[in-house]
Amino acid sequence: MALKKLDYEFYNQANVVQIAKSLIGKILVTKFDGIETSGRIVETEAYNGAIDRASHAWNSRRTARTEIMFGDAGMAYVYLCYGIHHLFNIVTNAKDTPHAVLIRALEPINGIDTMLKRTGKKKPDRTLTSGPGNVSKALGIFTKHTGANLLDDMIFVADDGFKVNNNNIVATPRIGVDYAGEDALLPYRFVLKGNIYVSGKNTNLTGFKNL
DNA sequence: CTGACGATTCACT
DNA sequence: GTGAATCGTCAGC
Repeated sequence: MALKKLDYEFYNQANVVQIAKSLIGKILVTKFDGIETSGRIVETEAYNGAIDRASHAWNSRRTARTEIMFGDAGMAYVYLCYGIHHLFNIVTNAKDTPHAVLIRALEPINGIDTMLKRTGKKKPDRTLTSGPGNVSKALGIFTKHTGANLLDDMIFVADDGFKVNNNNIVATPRIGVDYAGEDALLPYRFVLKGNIYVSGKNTNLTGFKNL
């Protein structure tokens, strides 16, 4: 089945948690200067806007950096974390509703040579696109890409017909958001069960299967 | 203007 | 398991 780019309607859905889950199994593609890199999304996290303490837009805090999250659906929100890592998010839902989905891990598909070059790795292993910092590095995404429209051809997400069984998507609490109090416990992280590119220790995720 | 800190990663003990 | 790297952002003065 040919690649079918996800459309505005997909990103404009009201339930960001459902979107984060739906993105598991889709393909993230970047095409810069004619060079394409892509991978299947195997880990995401939802950030539920103004009511989510873990979100940069919590309490409707609008700053120059987070302004893009308050924009329309289907835009990229890329920011620098720890002064080193560029983290790639997809803005969802209508204008003024600052929902976003963080892409945390991919299984590489196309352009692996380019990914190796960008990351300085010698051969592909699970760390190539495991973890949000590594995903951006491998796909060549930087903070300057904030505001990129995912309906264009530079950065986009597509469906290649790959089917993920609902039972193979595991929900867990999000990573690295301890500052968010009880919101840190929400099951807003989704992973493709058993996939080696999922970040973290990749062990025993089954404890959260009933969430 | 200043200082504290982070939706992380990696090397090292 | 622990700690360093590294800098844009933001609250506070």
